[in-house]
Amino acid sequence: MSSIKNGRRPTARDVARVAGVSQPAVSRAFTEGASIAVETRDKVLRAAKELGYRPNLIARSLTTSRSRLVGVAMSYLENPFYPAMLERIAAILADAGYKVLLFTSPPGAPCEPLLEDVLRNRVDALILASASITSRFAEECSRAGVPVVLVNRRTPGHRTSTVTGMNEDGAVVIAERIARAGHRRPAFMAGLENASTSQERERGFLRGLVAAGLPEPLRVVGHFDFERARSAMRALLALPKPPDAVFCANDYMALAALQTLHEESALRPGRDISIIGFDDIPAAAWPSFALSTFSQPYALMAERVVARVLDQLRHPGRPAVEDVVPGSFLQRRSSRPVRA
Amino acid sequence: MSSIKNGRRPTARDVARVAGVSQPAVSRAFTEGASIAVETRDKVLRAAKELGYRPNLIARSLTTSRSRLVGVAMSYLENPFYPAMLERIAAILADAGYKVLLFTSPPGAPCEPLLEDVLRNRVDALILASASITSRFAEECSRAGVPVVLVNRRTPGHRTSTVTGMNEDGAVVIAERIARAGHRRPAFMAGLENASTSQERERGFLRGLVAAGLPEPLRVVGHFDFERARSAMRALLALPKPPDAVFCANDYMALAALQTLHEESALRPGRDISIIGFDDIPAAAWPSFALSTFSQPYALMAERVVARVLDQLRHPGRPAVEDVVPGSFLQRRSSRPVRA
DNA sequence: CCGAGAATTGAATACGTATTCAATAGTCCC
DNA sequence: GGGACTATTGAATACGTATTCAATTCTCGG
Repeated sequence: MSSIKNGRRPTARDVARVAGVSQPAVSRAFTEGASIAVETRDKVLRAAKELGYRPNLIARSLTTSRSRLVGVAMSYLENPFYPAMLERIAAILADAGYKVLLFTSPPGAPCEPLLEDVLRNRVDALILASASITSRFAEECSRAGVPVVLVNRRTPGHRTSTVTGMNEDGAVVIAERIARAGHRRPAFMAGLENASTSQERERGFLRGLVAAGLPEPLRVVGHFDFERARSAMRALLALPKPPDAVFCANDYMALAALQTLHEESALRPGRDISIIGFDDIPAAAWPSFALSTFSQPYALMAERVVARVLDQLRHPGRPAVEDVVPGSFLQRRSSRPVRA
Repeated sequence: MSSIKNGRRPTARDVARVAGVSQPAVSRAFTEGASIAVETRDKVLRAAKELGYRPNLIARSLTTSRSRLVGVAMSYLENPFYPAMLERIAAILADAGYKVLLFTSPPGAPCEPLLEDVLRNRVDALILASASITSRFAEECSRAGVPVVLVNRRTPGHRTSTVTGMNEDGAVVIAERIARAGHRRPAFMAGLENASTSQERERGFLRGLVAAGLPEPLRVVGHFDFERARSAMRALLALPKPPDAVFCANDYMALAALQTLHEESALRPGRDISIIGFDDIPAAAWPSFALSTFSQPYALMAERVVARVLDQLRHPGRPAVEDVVPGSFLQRRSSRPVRA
C-alpha cells in the first residue's frame, strides 16, 4: 500500500494527495448528494480504497454537530420484552442512519449520572425504557435540545413524548374477564412501586374490579424480578384463603408465578386459579405456560418510538405526544375462560 | 442564566470567559489528574455549573483519538443467553469508562457492511458475539489497530482473541452421560451450520458417542431458532424409530424441543427420552423445564471478554489468546440420570 | 534574601472533517 | 457568438477540545 507516514490512519488529506484533488473533494466524494463530478468521485474512491481510508465519523460529528447516535437507556434485560424491543429499535434506527449507544443503569441507580453521561456524549436523541425520569432530567435535555422519548414508562407532569401500551384500559379488561370467569378473590402482583406501568395497571385493575362488583384485591409486590415474584406468589398461596385469580403486572412475573404454582401447589392454573400477565412476551405463548395476557406489541412499539424520535429530530419545536399502542386480551390456558 | 449567544451549547471557551481563565484551564478542570490549582478548578466548575456546560466528548475523542466506545456486535437477542451477557458486558465496560455502541446485524447478513460501519465510527475495540468473522475483517481491524475479541465464537486460522465455553469437552461429557444413562439412539440438533459453537459441540458429541460405543446420532437442524427447533423436534418424533436422547446445540432450542414434546407427544422427558441443552440460561433452571445442560457462565464470560479487551488496549502488541471458560454438566429432570 | 526546582498558567496549535465563498469551466438558448 | 446560468472546484475557516511549550509564580532550604 501507499506511503502514509508511520502507522497513522489515512485521512481525507492523504487521499486528496494521492487522488490529486483537494481535501473538500474527498469529503464530497463521501457525502451523499454533494456537488461533485462523477470522474472526480471515482478518482477519490479509487485512492481511498488503495489507502484503506475510512471517513472519521467523530470528526464529521464535530463539524456537523450531529453525532447520529441515539442513546438507549434500558435495564431489566432479563425480561425478554426489553431485548426484543431493543433489537427492533436498533434495526429501525440503523435503517435511518443512526447507531445505538447503550446505557444500562444498575437496577436501583438514580438517573442523574446517566444524564451527565448521555449529554456529554452528545447523543442526538434519547430513548428511555425501563427507567424513570426526573423533572431536572427532562429540563436539562430540553435545554440541551436533545429529544427524549419514554417507552413503556410515563412521568406525569412532564411534557415528554411517550410510547406505551394500554396499561390502564388493558387492566380494566383483565378485571372484567376475571369477574366474568366467576372468580371471587382477585389478587394483584405489583412490579416496582414507582414504575408507571405497574401503577397504571394496578389502577385499571382496581377500577375494573369495582365496576364488576368484586372486592379489593389482595396485594403483593414482585419488583419485576423473577425470584421475588416467586416469593410473592408463595406468600399468596400461604394465605388462609388464597386468591383464585392473580393478575401480575407483567408476563415475566406471571411466568414466575406459574413456576411456583407448578412446583409448590396442587392448584391447577386455568382451573382452580387464574394467572394473567401483561406484555405477551414470546414465552407466554409457549405451550408449557399458555399464559393469558394483555398484549403490548413490542415491534410496533419500537417502530413508534423511532418514528417519534425522528419526528422530533426533524421538527424540534413540536409538542410532546403521548402515543398509546393498542393491544388486546389473549385468552390462553392459564386463566379460566369467561362463562357463556 | 448567562449570556451565551443565541441557543448554542456553552463551550469551554464560554466557561473560560465567565471564570476569567483560559480555555485550557477549563479543559484541565475536567481532566482527572491534570495540573491545576484547587481554586482555579473551583472557579471553573462554578462557572460551568452556572452555564450548564458539559465537556463535548466528541471533540475530546477527536484530539485524543480515543473514542472510549466499544462496538458490540450481537444478534439473536431472543436467546436469553445474549442479553444476559450484554448487560454484564455493558456494566463492566462502564466501570472502566467505556460505552457500548451496539450493532445488531440481521440474522443472515454478511459482516462486511458492519465492518465498514464499525471502523468509520472509530470504536476503540470490538466485541463480536453471535457473529462470525472473515479473514478480511480481522485483517482490516488489525491494520486499523482495533482489537477484536470474539465471544462464544471461534474462527479457525485467524489470530483473534476468543472467549468461549467448553464446547467440545462439554459435549463429550454429555455423550458420556447419555451412554451411562442407558440410551441407545442419540440425536443431535444442530444450530446454524456455520457457527463454530454448533460445530464444536457436534464434534465433541460424536467423539463422546464413539468412545462410548454408541451409534452415530440422528441429526436435525434447528438454526438456533425457536420455531425451527420445534419443527426439527417434530421431525425426530415422526421417525419410525425416534431417538431416546436428544442433545440440542443450545438451551434455547432445547426448551423448544421440550415444548414440542410436552404438546405433541406422550413421551415424558427424563423418563422415556432425555433432552439436553448447552448454556444454562436462567430459564433452564425453571421447574417447568428443569433442563439438563452444560453450563456456560455468561457473567464470567463477560468479565473475561472485557478483561481481554482492556488488556489489548493497554498492550497493543500482545498476541491473541484463546480463553476457554470452564463449565460443568448440570443434571436436572429433563434427562435420565446415569445408572448406579 | 537568593536561587533551584516545582506548580501553575495561557498562547498557539493539532485533531479530521464539513461548509462557505469566490473563482473557474461548462451548457444552453436565441 | 454572447450572455445567463449551472456545475464543479479549492482556499480558507470553523467545530470544541487536549496538548505542547514557554513564561510566570510559588516554595523552600541555606
